[in-house]
Amino acid sequence: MKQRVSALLRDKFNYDVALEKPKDRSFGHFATPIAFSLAKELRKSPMIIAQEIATSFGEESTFSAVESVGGYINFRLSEHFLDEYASWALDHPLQFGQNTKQGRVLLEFVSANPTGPLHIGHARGAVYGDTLLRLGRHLGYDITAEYYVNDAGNQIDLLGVSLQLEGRSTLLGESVEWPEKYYRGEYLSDLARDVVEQFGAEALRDESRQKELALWAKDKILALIVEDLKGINVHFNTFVGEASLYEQWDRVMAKMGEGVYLNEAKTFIRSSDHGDDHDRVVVRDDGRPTYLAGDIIYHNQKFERDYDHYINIWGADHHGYIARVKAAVSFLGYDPKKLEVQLSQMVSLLKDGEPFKMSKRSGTVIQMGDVVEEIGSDALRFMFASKKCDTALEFDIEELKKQDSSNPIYYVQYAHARIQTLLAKSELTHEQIMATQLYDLSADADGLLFEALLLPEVIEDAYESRQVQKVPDYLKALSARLHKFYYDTRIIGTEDEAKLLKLLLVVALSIKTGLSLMGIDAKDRM
RNA sequence: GCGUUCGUAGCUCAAUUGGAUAGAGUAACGGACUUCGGAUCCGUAGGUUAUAGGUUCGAACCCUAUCGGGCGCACCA
Repeated sequence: MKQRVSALLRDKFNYDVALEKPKDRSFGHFATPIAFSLAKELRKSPMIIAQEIATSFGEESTFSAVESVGGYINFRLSEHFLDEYASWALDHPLQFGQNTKQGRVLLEFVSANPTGPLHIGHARGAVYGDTLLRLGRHLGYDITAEYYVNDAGNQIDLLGVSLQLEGRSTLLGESVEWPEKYYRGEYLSDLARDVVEQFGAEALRDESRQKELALWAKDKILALIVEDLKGINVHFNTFVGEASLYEQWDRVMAKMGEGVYLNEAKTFIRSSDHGDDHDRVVVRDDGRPTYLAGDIIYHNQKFERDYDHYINIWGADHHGYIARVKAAVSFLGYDPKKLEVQLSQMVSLLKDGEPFKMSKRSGTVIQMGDVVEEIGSDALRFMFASKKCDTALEFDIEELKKQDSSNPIYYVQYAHARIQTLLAKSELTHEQIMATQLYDLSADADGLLFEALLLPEVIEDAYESRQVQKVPDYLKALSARLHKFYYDTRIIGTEDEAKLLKLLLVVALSIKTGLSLMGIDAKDRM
């Protein structure tokens, strides 16, 4: 909708005109402050310029009015334009909000270590990433969702040790000596039980089998993670394992050329050339690669697959890491600007004002699966997607369980369900409803229609600015308008019934589309 | 200490990315037709946008300083 208006203005003025929505809808549908920026150039007051521009619009089918107010130029769309657009959307519900964006994008997110189930912090990244994915795809981008599996290094060794100790301690009743760092949790005793079943109890005591058990457990845990993600409608296209990358190490090292150097038998990367505090070790003096080494090969592999853009969603605790990975990308001969890192901040969970702990055994870890079980995927997704991901988030789990307006997902779902109820109640057929035109609407109805038709702009804005919270914000605002309209306006049995139902169909379409882009199904009944 | 990021109503968050009178929800209080779902709606109250300067037609947003919180500052991932 906005695209058509700005294209029209571009034709008229020969350059892009900034279109905004006016603070007060009574001013019109769109507004532009362009007269302010022209004022200096033309050496005239913004008011006069705006006046001149406004009167230069003659008869025009898109606008019913173009007026200048206080230096702003306000545009009012014609009924004809709005009805035609609404009818098109209702006839092509799946295309509503789609766009013709192009480009192959590699989106890496979650990438949690396969050493335990997902915790609530991972959920935020997962929801954010998946929402971005759905928005981008709807706009036309060709996006691959990828999960990087850290299946190498210390943590895998630690997993093997933890698994054996856990089994010997809880299953075999042995008293064991726990190391300083180890993993714990119910999932480990479950896995230990499987070990006994599949390999026999001896496998728990045989230290030489630690690695084998760790790799076996890693796959089982990854499967758990995939299940968890499925529970919140998050799906990945590709999984890339860290361990599988190291065979490319020599080749990638050579490609880095001057970017790496040897010192005291260790290999460093010159990341300080690219804004890092100091150079980083990539291979230790005993020959073992560091974590960064894996990431260097991984990013080389990403760029060799040749996407137009790369987005990584990382936890905020990794922000110090951005400089070195970008440095590596530069040394590898690629444009680091193509690599975009979005950070998702930490999440802390409260229950009745107290830190919420899921299990005595797992200490402070709050598992995502448990939260989903408690509040449901829809509420979790809506909640997490609602928050800008660069601010720290704290929320109370009891708040989410409430099924009233304090939980915004019900507010939005209720709006959709209300519309469905009305449609079911009406005796008009779909054809009869579609045959009417959205003319002579009241100010409230016009406002509701316009708001509902705004979804495509919201989707584009949310994706391009990487601020997915704009979608739930929009859905809440649209739902509020709907509820108010419903309260104020009698629909069934009036002479405007068909027209108003057509309007509500547009609203329902926007809500349903918006929710589906958040991985949530709209409900017809609650 | 250095880097980075944030600071908006009591609380959780917005604010079209520099635009019109800084808005929602929640908590508090008051109200809503024998009518389409009261899981809703309306009203009251709540603000020196952390502080002080600066940039310009115009600042919550940009610049500088200060104060306060988060996160980093590994040859851990």
